[in-house]
Amino acid sequence: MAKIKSGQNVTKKDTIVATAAALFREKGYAASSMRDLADKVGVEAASLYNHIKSKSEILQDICFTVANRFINHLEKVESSNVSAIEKIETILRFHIHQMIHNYEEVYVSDREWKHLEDPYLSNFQTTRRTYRKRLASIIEEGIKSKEIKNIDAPTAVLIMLHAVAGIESWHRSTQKIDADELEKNMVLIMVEGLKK
Amino acid sequence: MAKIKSGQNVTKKDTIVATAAALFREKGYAASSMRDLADKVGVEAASLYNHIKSKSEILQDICFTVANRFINHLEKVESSNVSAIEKIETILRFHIHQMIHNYEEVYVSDREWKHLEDPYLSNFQTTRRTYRKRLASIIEEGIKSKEIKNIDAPTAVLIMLHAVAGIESWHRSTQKIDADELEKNMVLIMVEGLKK
DNA sequence: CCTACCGATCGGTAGG
DNA sequence: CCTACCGATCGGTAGG
Repeated sequence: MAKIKSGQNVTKKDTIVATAAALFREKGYAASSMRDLADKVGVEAASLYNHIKSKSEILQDICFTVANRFINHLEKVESSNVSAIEKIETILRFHIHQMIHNYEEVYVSDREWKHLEDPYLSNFQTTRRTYRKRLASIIEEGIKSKEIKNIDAPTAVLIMLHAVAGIESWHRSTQKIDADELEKNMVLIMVEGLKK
Repeated sequence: MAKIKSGQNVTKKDTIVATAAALFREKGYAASSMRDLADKVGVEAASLYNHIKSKSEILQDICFTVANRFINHLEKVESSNVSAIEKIETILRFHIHQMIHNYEEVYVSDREWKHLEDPYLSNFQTTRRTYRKRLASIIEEGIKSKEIKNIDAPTAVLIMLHAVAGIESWHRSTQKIDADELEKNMVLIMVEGLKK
């Protein structure tokens, strides 16, 4: 289960959102009913509405919490004084860690955001597009400095982000390798694939 | 739109399934209603049932058509007399082609199979697992013959398959590069990332 | 292929 | 946090 607002009490709303993340990951947002969720939380469906406004508010909460976490990290990396390939590796490792340790939320944010309603939907899409462009800029930087092979940067971003999403399959695998091993292998394949 | 049963007449059922694939890709299976589908096909909802048995039958049709196509291709590759890395490259290119040219069906098969009902669900899961194991075996083969670096084969498969799924983002991108360019870049990053 | 309609389930509210 | 309940929509059927 993901950690929630460290240093603060865990509210009932936090419990509901965390439970919903697991449910949405398993069944998808649209196929998850508020009665399913209430069952897992251990209350009647109507009682959920004392803590949340609507089903869609839960999805908003999950998607934007995750998105903000990635943006904050990106900003730190961008302002650090290391080479482009090191920046990419740091970001890749962060994505891997997030996918391993905050699996449910990250997965839902990645796969279920389509069910957001406007204005949240367009807001999220813009944020997402901007994030990818900033990753592509780092790769462009690496191409200019001859660290990275001469590839189409947006394509490289796309491959990188989706490769990480593959950890989904790892997560539910019965005979999975160690998390550190997984990370090592991913970095090896992806970073070596980019390097000149 | 995907090609349908070449050399045979396109039936109304084929039209319904192809339309459904586009709808399910866009909104997800659970959030797509039979009334949505009927609208797109141009008939009343009740009329759909003269051609299909149920909503879930459509999903079964999509998922197993796609799965069988990949398995048939894999069997040809397995029995060919080329090196392991060439086998992997051929399979990778096939996945890229399928994702580019049969986008809707392949995407739906990949993302919406969870909504299949048993026994189709477990059947599909088994097929999927077997397919991945056979890909991993080819990679193992390449590691033994020193063509491929010493990585965890299942992890490599997972990265490869999910990287291809990234073509989804490419598909709806406004400023997309040429399909041949995309393929070239993907092969460059992935195959180089695997090679020793 | 349509009109008419079914029982089930959905997200959510009222009132206590 | 519960009981009771709402209107809307769902997948699907009967009958022509």
